[in-house]
Amino acid sequence: MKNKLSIKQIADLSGVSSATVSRVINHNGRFSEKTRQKVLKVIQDNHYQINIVAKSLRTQKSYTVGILVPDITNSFFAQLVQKIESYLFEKGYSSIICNTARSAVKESEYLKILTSKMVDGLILISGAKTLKNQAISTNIPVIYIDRQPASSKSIFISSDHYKGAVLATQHLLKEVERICFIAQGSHSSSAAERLKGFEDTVAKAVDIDSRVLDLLDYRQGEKLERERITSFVNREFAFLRPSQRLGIFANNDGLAINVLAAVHNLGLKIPEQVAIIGFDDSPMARLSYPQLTTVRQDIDLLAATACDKLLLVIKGKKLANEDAVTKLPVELILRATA
Amino acid sequence: MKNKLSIKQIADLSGVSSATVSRVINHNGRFSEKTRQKVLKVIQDNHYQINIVAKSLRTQKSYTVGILVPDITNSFFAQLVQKIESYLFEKGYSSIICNTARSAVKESEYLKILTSKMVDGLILISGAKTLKNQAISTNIPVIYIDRQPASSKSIFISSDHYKGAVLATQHLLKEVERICFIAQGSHSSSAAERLKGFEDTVAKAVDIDSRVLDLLDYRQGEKLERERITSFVNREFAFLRPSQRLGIFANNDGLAINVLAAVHNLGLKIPEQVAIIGFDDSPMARLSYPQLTTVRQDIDLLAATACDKLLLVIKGKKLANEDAVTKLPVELILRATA
DNA sequence: CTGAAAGCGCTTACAG
DNA sequence: CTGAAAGCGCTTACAG
Repeated sequence: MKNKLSIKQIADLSGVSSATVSRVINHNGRFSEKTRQKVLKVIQDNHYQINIVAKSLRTQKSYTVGILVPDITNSFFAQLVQKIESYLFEKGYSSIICNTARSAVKESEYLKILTSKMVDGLILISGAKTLKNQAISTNIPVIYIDRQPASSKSIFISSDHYKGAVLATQHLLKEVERICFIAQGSHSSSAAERLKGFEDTVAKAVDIDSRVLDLLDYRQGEKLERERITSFVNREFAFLRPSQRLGIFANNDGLAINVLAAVHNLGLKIPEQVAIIGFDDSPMARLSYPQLTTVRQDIDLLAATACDKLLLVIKGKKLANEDAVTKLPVELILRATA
Repeated sequence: MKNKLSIKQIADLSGVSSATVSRVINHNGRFSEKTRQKVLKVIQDNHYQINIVAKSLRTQKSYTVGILVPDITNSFFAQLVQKIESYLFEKGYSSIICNTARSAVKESEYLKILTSKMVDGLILISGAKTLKNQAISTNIPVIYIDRQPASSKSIFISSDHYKGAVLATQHLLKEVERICFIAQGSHSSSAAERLKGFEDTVAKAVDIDSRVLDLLDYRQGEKLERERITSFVNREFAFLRPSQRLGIFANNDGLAINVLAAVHNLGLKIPEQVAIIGFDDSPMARLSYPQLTTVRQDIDLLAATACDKLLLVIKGKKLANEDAVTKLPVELILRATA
């Protein structure tokens, strides 16, 4: 309808200077109650909206943070990003969510744009192990989630993936005679931790054979992936005698569901012949049949912790060294597949 | 590392004015090849990055678009938004993705912030039927996806939900003796279209009973929802004689998977006793067991069409009337559940 | 308590 | 081909 008014026009309409209008808007400095009322009325009447771009330029703060995420389509990331965004929004910040598609090039392009837009902070989720800090050489506060930062004094947050893997593996070991870990490329620090938790736990067990399948390339075609999983499970199962069970720990729920389907197709019984545990407790874990046993990450806590720390650093607080690394507790959710 | 340089400093370093630097950066106006080289070199050497905030303020363009989405956690929306974002990024625009959580309040708050940030355009996805245009009264270009806009001259894009529902229903009618539609609140225009497609098709059939279950409230607790679905299916199935089949058309794949689980729990056979069709062809449709028959939306096309039109309008093109409404083709994907 | 003025970092007529 | 100057819409010492 009407075009946007500037603070100057509000000032004229109110019969004061724009300095005064700015002061009442920002509750900053002194002004009489009378002027305040007057100005506020004019603002209301005209639906005045401050221009954040101008404000940002002047104050050198954008009230915006950038979030880099590998794949918003993955339900764990989607939930995490959604929580972060809504949490930040409550605190008066808006988020620019950038989908890097796991491409280093896109990542650094985004980083450039983001700094160009004067973001006040950055949240980097997962992705390649280390990143050329060149792009974020300017001293923007950064929080790393599930991604090992180059510098040890960066702030790093993640679930305790190692512990989660240990829990899952221990549970399987109680029930099966042979055990496998399935991953799809252990590029991320979280995947590496989970693998380590699996291996360490298996190493302590006696009388059990184990095997790791790494699907490597992230996307090598769904059908091919499914076939590889199926033949892998088939081969592994063949090692067992009748009445023995195979245990499979999948690096995430998506993979676990894939395994589920493969096992169904092989005509094997879950969990009587093959026991399966996933990771993340994503929504589909509850929707699969049978329902998936999995390791739950506390996404709310993860998001809140990341935002709180970021906001602190943005506000100029120096974090103590012991706050640089946070490992959040995980929980094994027992359902029907193991 | 080094602090950000301004165009003025680049100018000083190059021995020219900032006006000239601006010109070479923007390939705008005339300058000698020699100055160009010189300036470019200084820019390279110092990793100069333009300040987009300042540029936006000056040019009154932010190279940013706002995307409003009800729930990024829903895989259809996630995929759609991801495509839009990446498409727009290629064209030099960044996106601010806002999760409204289906709240009208949050929606209008976001709209305010977005206009405050001088977004060049808006993409509104699904959500409440009409929205108080008050928030977007300033003449920002808007594209509506799956949401009936208040004004008929607004630009509206969606899949042909009606057609999709007709295809699914017709397919079911060939196989079953009783048919149901399950939705969860038909607030969105797309849900309404699908329901209409179902009803119209059933009305044309003879000798078939039909029933609609609306789960109403979006989130009434997972367990309760599952129970309602289970008892509904159980009741409906009881109407049939042995060897007769029940057909269920679910408003989206998530619901369909829920139905799948309910049917499993009832010990009924899919598709021999109960046939199921979903909508969206989301990733989980392929991961369920048995794999889900569903109606596929062309997300790529949806995203590309939306972005193309938005960009046209941003560039000031007037769209012809016949371009105001676009219905994209859908496809019935036959898999194992129907 | 309030205003005039400078300045954030750009772009763009205007003049030469 | 290039520069000086104005201005985008704010905020904030500085002065009164």
